[in-house]
Amino acid sequence: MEMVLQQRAAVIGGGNAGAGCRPGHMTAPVVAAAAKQEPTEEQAGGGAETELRRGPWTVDEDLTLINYIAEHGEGRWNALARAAGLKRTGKSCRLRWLNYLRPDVKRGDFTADEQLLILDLHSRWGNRWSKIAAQLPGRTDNEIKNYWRTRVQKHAKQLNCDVNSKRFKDAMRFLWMPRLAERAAAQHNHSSAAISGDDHLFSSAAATALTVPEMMMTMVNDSSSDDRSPCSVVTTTSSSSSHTSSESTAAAAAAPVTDWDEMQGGADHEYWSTASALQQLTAGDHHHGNQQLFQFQEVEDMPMLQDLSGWVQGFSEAAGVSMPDQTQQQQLWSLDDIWRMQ
DNA sequence: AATGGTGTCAACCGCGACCTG
DNA sequence: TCAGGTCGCGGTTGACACCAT
Repeated sequence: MEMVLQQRAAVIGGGNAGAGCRPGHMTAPVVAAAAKQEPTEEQAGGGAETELRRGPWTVDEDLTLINYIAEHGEGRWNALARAAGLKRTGKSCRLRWLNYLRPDVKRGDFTADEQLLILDLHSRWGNRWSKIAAQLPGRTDNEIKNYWRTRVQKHAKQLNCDVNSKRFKDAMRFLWMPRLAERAAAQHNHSSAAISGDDHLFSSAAATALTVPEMMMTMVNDSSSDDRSPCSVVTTTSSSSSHTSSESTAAAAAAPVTDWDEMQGGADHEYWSTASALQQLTAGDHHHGNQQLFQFQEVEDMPMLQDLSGWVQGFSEAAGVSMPDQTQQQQLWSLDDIWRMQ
């Protein structure tokens, strides 16, 4: 652990002196206007420090925090901030560490598996982001919360319905989640090819989320990159995933799903195929339903997906929504509804 | 090329829970 | 038991990137 942190500190310090997190983001670090801020309990406890920094973290601050934690460990954030000489609140240090600098933080798009898990767990627990994040190794509550707000709620808005409404939950259960399950299966099939190939960092990062240290170590070997700050790595990785043009077919197949958007763009026979499988599931024919959903995949490699029927049922029960019969289900979403989502 | 709208995500804030003396 | 300090969570904000016009 300590070695990893020291490695990372070396990467940050050596590769990016003075460079910004995002371009322009850290070039003029914000110094807290003390007059504007009411002193918090942490500030009050800080004694002589009347000038606390706010806003984006600089590389120097990151290095200081990383080095300090490598030496002394984490926790006691207010004391840590003072002892490390950081003009930050303990709260800010904690957030920076947990959401960004921690060695096991994954970056990159959510895989279909992860998206499925988020949808499922949210249906059970609601906005318990930290609890949900605990089930997704390497993902932070902040990241999951952002995903939910930007992706999921956007679609609810497009449908003119509340994200907690039955209409939207049904859409998730019968359309989005099964499709994600299919995508997850496809990713499992193709990811090994994508990972083992010589694909550029960005495409492989898209197929499999990388930790910050992993990306940083890759970037340090990538002479074409000018900006090697951890922030820029992350930003570039996530935003570039949709712009790559030379990936192998396998990598393309394993690329992060844009979930709903992509689902809507599919041919209508895909929808009816999924719907048919779900009808079998909901009618009790779990075996054939699963077979149809995963007819081309090796489901035994995906414990989470081995019994989609039970899982969908669980989702339904947790959401407090009864499973419709076949007729109701057919009526649930007409094709007009599907295309109107676009 | 310029501009405005939208999406994304790091960071901040307030508050309640927990801890400690 | 209580009060002050600290932590962690969920909601919100703001700045930048990207895209369409």
